[in-house]
Amino acid sequence: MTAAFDVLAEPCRREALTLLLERPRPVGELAVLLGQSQPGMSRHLRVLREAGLVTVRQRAQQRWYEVQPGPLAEIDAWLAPFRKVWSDRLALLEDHLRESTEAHIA
Amino acid sequence: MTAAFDVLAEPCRREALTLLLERPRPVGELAVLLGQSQPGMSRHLRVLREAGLVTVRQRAQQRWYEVQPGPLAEIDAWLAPFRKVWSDRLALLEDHLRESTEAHIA
DNA sequence: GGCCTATATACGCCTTGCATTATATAATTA
DNA sequence: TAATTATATAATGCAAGGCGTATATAGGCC
Repeated sequence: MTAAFDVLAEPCRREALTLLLERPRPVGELAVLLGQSQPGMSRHLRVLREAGLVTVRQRAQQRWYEVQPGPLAEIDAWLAPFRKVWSDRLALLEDHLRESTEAHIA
Repeated sequence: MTAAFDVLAEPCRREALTLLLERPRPVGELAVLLGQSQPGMSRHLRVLREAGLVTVRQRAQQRWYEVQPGPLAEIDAWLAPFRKVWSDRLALLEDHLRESTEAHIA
């Protein structure tokens, strides 16, 4: 699980994943869109690849990267118990608001 | 949003949050449970505090830290579009499995 | 007030990771 | 095969962040 959080700590990598969510893209395109040098982009993609978050297909000289959201499930799992807490608190807040509103109306 | 991901990149901080999910705890207890030095623990808690992920209450000399899951919602939001993709793919996989099973039975 | 406990901050060291530049590899085309 | 395009890797410099040690602050107790 450490891996996924570490990988996503980098803004560029998060943005790359978001871009790849629309459609697969070659390295050069990602580099331009993210304002990264070509080597820099390749390194970020390598990290994403090793974390299993993207896969590559070679087509002519280009390598098309495709998002692979599976490993994100680990983060989702870690997040789950907290999600319960904050939704509980939201519900509680709403209850309070409703109560105070009703009290005000009454 | 960068903040939350950055903060959670540290395993100790994630574990601290998980421990605080059970109940509020003072610094010393967290330090022992996580095998951290006291100053180290204080530093991690400071980061969590500045990210709004915990709050503190002073009681005698102890400071009791309490989890505040609100900021995690940002991560949850970033994750949302990916969650859709991976659940779609899971469903697709299940469909394939069901199909092949039925084909095998037939 | 002096001492003990709990926590926070300051400083220095060391590691990690990113950016930049240069170079290697591999496919394409002339 | 030479030249061009697309990407990956290597080497270096540098900055951020974690850890350990020492010290400061602050509350509680004698």
